[in-house]
Amino acid sequence: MENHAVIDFAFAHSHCQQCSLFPYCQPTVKRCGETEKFHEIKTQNLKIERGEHLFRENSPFNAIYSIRSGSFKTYTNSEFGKEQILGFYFSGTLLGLNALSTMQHIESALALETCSVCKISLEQLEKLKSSIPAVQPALLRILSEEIQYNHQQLLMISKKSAEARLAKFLLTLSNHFRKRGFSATEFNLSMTRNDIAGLLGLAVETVSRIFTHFQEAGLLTVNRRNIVLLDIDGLMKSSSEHTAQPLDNYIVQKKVAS
Amino acid sequence: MENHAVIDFAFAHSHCQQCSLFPYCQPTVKRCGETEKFHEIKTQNLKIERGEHLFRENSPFNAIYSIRSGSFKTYTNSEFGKEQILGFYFSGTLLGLNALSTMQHIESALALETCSVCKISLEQLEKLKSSIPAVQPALLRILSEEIQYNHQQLLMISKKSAEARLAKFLLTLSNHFRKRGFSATEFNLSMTRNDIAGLLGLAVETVSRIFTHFQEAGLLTVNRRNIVLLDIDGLMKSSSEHTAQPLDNYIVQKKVAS
DNA sequence: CGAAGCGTTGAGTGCTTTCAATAGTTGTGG
DNA sequence: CCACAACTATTGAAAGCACTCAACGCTTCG
Repeated sequence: MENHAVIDFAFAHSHCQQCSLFPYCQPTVKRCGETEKFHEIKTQNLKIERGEHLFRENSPFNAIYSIRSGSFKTYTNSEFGKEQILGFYFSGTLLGLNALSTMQHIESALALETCSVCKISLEQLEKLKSSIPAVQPALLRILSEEIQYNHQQLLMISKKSAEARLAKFLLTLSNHFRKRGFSATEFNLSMTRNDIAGLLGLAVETVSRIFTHFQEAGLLTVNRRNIVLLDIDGLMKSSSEHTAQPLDNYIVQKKVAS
Repeated sequence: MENHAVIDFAFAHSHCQQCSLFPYCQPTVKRCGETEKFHEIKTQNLKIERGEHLFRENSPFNAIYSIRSGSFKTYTNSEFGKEQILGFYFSGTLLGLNALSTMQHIESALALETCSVCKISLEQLEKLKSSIPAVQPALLRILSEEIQYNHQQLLMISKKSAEARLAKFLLTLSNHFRKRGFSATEFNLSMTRNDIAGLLGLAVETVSRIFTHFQEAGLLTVNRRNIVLLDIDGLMKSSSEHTAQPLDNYIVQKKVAS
């Protein structure tokens, strides 16, 4: 899964190797010997400071962005005063792609820390698609993965207890860091308690309280943004607890298709 | 928006006119004079009885389905015993498309009543894509719309009160029916209270109670599956009520991009 | 050093859930 | 065709989880 880093793709921009489009377009580029086409794609390297927006909800769709370093939160502001965090994103992730349907962004993206992003304008994306056939399916794939992620979020928020949600959140983060070669047990959060609460559909105080519960239970150590996971198994157990609700209805198949 | 029904597309399969792919592929087909290619696409008409599955979570991705009549619910079964309803779908909707990423279905689709669906196998879809260029962007568009829908669901479940959720649900249904030429104020639900509860992240009893609340408040009349909306404005007002939570943090932009 | 934002903790409330009981509805088999 | 079983829907009472309100340290930054 991380083997791109090992192989030397001399033809590619060095920073491309962590782009989420790279694993899809790279083999095709190589096979077709069209490496020169790859270099025709002009991307723009941007530095985004903490608190800055990469794009905002309802703004026109000009480009997609691949995160090279740092982290973002995406959110929507529905009816006045409400902010739903949709997700936190780290390096290698593509942001803004889901604006394809309306050609307007359906979410806002805000930097949680100083970030470096690769901006791929719409026209460059078009060029990329036409020169590299594998890109289009990759886009479909990425969108489809996002849907899957949303389903999981939905399920978590509507069926799991507050403790289970936070436990799950921490484990997901832990996995992220582990996959990227960082410590899976000790890390610093780039988001506030408020953001976490917004993602998990909880109140800030609840998040805070559960952190201390977990600490008292010996599952982790928490000091502001610094987290040390002490008992991964315990967290996994906690994350699978739910607020009950049997619901074994309907699953029986009644007839065979005609 | 409904003008396809007026124009006579003699070249198209008659039932195609309500397919969600039709508005995208049809103009291109016509412009290119490639109507004969359209007929090369072999689709299969299926009848699905109530309680039958169109496909199940984790089953291999063989085809997508366009609903011609009837209604479906989609759901996932995460950890044992849990069922999260993802949505209810009516005629004109495309089901199964989001299996594209994993080539396995990420949700189950179950008929709520006797349904007629148009099955488009994967290979036929490929043929369609290659002969009609507008289809591929249409697929992206549909996926992107589903993401937007999921965001709304997420926001609703994590931020709105139980009453607001049910009100919103009824209004959405009402809109659906209105757009399809049915009564926007009187209709029969094809789903159970359990299903509604599953969609909205509530307990069955809560759904039932709120129905009677609404009836007592004069907003609607309810008798089992039969619903008559009496006060749309009242419902809209109810649907925008939330459980509070100000959250005006973070929105300030701190610097300008470098 | 003061202001503003972030995080924690406590007390009390309440919305929603759970448990439980009852009826209406549907479908199947004797 | 009736009766029983299974499912669906409603209603009541009680409990609990998470929220709101409020106050207070801690940290950051101008």
